Amino acid sequence: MSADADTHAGSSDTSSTDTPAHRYTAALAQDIELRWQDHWDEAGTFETPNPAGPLGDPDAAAARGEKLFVQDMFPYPSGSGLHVGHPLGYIGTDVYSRFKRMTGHNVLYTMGFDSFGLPAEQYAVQTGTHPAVTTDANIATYRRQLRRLGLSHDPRRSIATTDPAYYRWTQWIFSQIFNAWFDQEAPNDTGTLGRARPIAELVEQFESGERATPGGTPWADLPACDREQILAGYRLAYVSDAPVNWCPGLGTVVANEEVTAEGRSDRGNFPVFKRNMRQWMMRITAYCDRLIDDLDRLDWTDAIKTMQRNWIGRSHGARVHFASAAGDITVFTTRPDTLFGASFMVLAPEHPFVAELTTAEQSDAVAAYRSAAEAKKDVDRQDETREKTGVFTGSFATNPINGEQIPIWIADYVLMGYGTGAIMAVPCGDERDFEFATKFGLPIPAIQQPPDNWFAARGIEPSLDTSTWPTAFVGDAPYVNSANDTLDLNGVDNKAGGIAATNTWLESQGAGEATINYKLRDWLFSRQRYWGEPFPIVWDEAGNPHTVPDDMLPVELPETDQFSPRTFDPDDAASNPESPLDRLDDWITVELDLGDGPKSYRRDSNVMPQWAGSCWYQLRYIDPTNENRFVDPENEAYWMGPRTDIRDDHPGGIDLYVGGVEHAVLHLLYARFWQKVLFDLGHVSAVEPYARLFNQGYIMADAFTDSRGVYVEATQVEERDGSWFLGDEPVNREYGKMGKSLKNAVSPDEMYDAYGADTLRLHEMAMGPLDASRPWETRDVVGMYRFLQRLWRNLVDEDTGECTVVDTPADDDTRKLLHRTIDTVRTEMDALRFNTAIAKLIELNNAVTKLAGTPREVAEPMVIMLSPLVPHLAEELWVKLGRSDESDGSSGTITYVEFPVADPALLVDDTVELPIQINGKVRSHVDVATDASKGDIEAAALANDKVVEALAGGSAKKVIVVPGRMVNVVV
RNA sequence: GGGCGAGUGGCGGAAUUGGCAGACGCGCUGGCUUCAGGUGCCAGUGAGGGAAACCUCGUGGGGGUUCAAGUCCCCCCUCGCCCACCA
Repeated sequence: MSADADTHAGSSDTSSTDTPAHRYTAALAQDIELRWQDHWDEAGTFETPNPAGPLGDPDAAAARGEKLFVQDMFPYPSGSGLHVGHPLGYIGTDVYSRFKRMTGHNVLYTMGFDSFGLPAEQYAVQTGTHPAVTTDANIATYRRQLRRLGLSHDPRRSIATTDPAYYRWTQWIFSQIFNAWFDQEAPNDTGTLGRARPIAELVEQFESGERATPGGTPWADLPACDREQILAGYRLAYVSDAPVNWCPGLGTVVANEEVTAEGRSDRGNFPVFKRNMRQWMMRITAYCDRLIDDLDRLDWTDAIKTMQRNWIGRSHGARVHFASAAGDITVFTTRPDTLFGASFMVLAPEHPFVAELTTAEQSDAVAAYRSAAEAKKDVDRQDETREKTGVFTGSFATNPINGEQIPIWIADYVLMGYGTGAIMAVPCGDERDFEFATKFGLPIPAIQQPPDNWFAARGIEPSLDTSTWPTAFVGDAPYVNSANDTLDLNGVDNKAGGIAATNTWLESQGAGEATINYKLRDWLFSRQRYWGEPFPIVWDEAGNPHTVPDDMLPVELPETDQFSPRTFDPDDAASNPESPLDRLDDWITVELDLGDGPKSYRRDSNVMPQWAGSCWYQLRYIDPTNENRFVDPENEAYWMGPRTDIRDDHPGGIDLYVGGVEHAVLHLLYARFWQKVLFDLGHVSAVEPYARLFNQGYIMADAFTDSRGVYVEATQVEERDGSWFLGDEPVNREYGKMGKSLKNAVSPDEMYDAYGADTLRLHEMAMGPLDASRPWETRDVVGMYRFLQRLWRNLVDEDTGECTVVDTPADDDTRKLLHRTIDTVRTEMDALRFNTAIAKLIELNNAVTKLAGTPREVAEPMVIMLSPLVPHLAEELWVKLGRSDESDGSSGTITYVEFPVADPALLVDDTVELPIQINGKVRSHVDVATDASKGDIEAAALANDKVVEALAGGSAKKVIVVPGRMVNVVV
């Protein structure tokens, strides 16, 4: 304790104008941080013991406590490095992991890299640098920047999806999926029907005759290619002709999800065209029901669950068959009860029946319309502001419910990719159909009696003459004109009843059946690129696929400098995709013995999409060095197994998964699908990968555009008189997610130089709730810097660097404040509410600042509580407090020191100050005993001067007393 | 158009089950330290009125329920995200 300080406040050294030698400055912070980061690495501080295997130490794992698996969505290592927006979630998971280590948990926390992907490939195409070189350099940059933040990852467990030792197992999982089928009849873990089984079990069923082959021919009599064709109809990974989005500018095919609203590629912004191509598909649609139903078992926000449900898009309805000259036209409808009102049909222009249905006199019009539709992008066809267009085919279909002949039209607002590519039009009850019928003069039979107020609201007389209606009637109302000889809906006024009755009738007549439709399509799983996982598939001369034997994995990407896909003029719609691997003759042809002697095969030249590696990385974190299996079962069960102590139907999975909401549907759905397949095949114990999901917000920042609308470097923009300028040129201010594209990124390196990593960490956690997006203001960072300086000054003499903590006990008020702080901080950290935890710690420190000396009794728990947030500074202070060398299990680090526990006796005061309200407004306060009775509180309130004055001698109408909260006197 | 979410000081944000609106931080104002600037420290800071004690208003707008509403209900406005002719 320095002699010149009466209080900590205002005790700065007056003998020098220079900064004191031991002030907590950015330079000192940097010194402390780099030193501790080296120490942690050397000591293996954050290495997490497994229960078994190469990283196994069962005793150590047990000693750490209950398991906890925390994971970030891993980054794509881009060439531009990190900005301060990237690590928001990482800091959050690090603080949480560190907190949990101190409260008796064995925490698995590490980081990997999603390193396959288009940017490295495009960069390679531009510069000639191999993607592997770029990727390794970028990963090295990311590792350095993340390490500088002090994240407590287990460095032994880091993975990169581009590492052959990793993608060997991505390929193995693909083989598992390829060699599996979905048995609709087999019970799954929830007792409903439908689960994956090895394809060999299907073959057995065919061989034994338990299951008939589709054509009825005995399995043994079928040639190999026919067998394979049959199996392809069952496999969970299969090749199929699929309409794909061909992007000549990228020289590759992109997924629907990667096409922007403008019909251009997500990356590169090139035009995208429709093409039919043989592609690998994943039968994710087999899992639609389980993917929806199991959402109920997950601790995810309702917003994300709703988005997944909407994406899968399960709707109950019926398939209805309409007889036509070309055969039965099948439609899907959610409203079979409106079938009596179906007065025409509309097919997608691409529908296979169109050619046969088109009559001679309509053929020119239909041909013209079809070619016009073909040239249109899906996005244009879906523009709802566009006027309806369509052409009559000249043919009619039979409405099965009343035998009427209804005209068949084609129109581009019906899409081949959804449902059956054909709809029945019920113009009186559907706005789009009403519009179409009105425009083309088609009949609009009324089948419901709208209520009088519906007509009144539209200023027309009630009538069933639909020509007087301005719009369709969409709602519940009694049916009219809805009866045939065997079905009568007239007078029924509820939709559910109408649907049920109609479905029963349809099934009895063989005219249709109740069914469930999904919006989700099978997952297009191949890309014509170089920088991705090769498929572990070879093709024989007859054109049958075979998996490469597991012991020959990985199928490594061939070394080549021909990694460019062949690109074309971005607008060249006639060009065709060509995979880079196709050109490598030495690699593409291979001689193998697959059990029937050496034969020549052709390798599959596709690569997997970037999603593949991220579908299962959590499993590899568990057992990253295992060369015999993708993950050891004992370790998997330990880290991922169901937690029935949390809920009875807990699906297993990691305990906390943190990432951005942009992955709400794609990544999260694909990863859930793979997990379920692996579960069904008996490879893992968890049926879901991520038991709890938390979506962190984004860091936003101002961005600026010049007169051409091009983003300019935000750091160079100046504000003058409320306007913004780049040099002398005025620019427009916008606002958006921090990043390279908006040119508004702030590098963490700048923050390290100005304040240090601990200040940056603390600031990002203090800015607001972790799940909210918030704007970045560099000038705000100084607040947390000052806080850490005050904290340091409260414990350390700025001139000598000596610890100034006193061993005298804390006074009662300080002790109570300490324990209330402990109580709150524990609760808030557990709930990931770091911003409020930090506020409480600042209050405690501010109170300590006013004391004549900081009692050790307060200093030690305060440092421990801060250590998850500012780990380097806390380690340093722990040493200064003389605690780090003790042989009490802390072993030279604060990391595993027990988090303070509040003394419940200190959380309650003897007296409490209650607000006194008069007519609901606070007018005074009164001190009462904490355990005072309602009567005592009321008496105390009524004796209060303000209340006496307000009552003016009269009596209160009513007195409401909420013990411990407030008193309200109604006058 | 549909779905989900959000509107609180100059700014970021606090506020158990309805119970003292604005914790904590930034910024700003004044002061101390300093030759000065910066750093650091102390005090003040929702708006309006008042010398003060205090008073009035105040959580996007308008209604409502209640002793009591940022919080619950109804209508409207604005913004963000996702999906969009989904049959």
